[in-house]
Amino acid sequence: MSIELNDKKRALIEKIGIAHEEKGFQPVAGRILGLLYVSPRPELTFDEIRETLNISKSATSTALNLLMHIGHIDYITFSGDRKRYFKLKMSNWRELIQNEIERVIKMSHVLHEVLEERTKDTPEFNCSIEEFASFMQFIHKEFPGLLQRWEQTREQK
Amino acid sequence: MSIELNDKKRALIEKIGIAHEEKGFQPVAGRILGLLYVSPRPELTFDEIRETLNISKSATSTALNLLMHIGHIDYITFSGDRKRYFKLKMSNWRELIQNEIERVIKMSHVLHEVLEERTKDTPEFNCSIEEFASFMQFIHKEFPGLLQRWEQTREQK
DNA sequence: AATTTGGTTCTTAAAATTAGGAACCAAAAG
DNA sequence: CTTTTGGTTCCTAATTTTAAGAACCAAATT
Repeated sequence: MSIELNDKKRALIEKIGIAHEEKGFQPVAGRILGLLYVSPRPELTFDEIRETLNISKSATSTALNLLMHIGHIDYITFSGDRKRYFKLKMSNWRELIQNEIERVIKMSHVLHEVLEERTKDTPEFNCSIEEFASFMQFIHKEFPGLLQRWEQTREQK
Repeated sequence: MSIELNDKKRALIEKIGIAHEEKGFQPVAGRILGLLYVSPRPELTFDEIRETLNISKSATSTALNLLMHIGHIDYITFSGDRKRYFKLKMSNWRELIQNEIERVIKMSHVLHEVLEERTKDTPEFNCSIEEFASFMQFIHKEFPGLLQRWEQTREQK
């Protein structure tokens, strides 16, 4: 019932896990993402995940629900089979990146609040803050175009 | 010796602090950044930081060194004054964003490793991963141009 | 109706992080 | 050469995070 993985894949799971821990995910959640990336079958059941990663039911359940909540994973079902088959919402990657962009724009709003509160006696410093905020907004505005241009580079092939 | 701050500024410090905690900074480090953003004087001494935020010397020392290590802050000195005056490396924001971009490219490399390891029997899934990785690389490549275009929108004014 | 399956939820133990206190230290001042 | 200043470092307590175990539950199976 546990998924067979070679050493390289096991190592990749940990690597992906750590990359996600750095973003604030709990270790188990990161590893589940890693597993779903390298798994031969992209859809795995609760128990396949649990046994392959050697984690408890509770840890599995909590992490899966978290990952579903933030839209990183999904599940499919088959009629006549009670199990849920969890999978990465990979087709979703545009949205995931968009979320990152939204975080950037939030920071730019905070910086604008800072600027309103700041003394005007430090023009150079204030200017740097304003530039930083402005560039963040620029990224946000340019993102759709960037995506389009990327799509064009792909069509040509 | 402690810096006087109104409620709005205190609130902004916490907001900025939390935003940085989400990125994995420890709370004290995040608050120090917040303080340096809103402080009337942009350069503060160890003790001004310590007293304004009501934190211990050890916490202050550790967090300041961390923030210097990762290039978020800096300090200046004045001859005849032993104190260091810590400040945001605000002029540095291009580098800070560049670092984020580097993290993105690292993830794209990991995804390429994943693709090499993956079975070819899941073409659709693999294709999504490849797209994701490809777009990350595209962002990395386009970043300098994006920065330039932003700079142009500024010059015109 | 009893059991199995596919999970969820609650409580708790262990581990990791955070930050305080106190001792410490080097350079400057007295 | 003693004291003060501006920190650093070590140790520890408190808090937070993580994940396990066990009890639980609803739907499906026997």
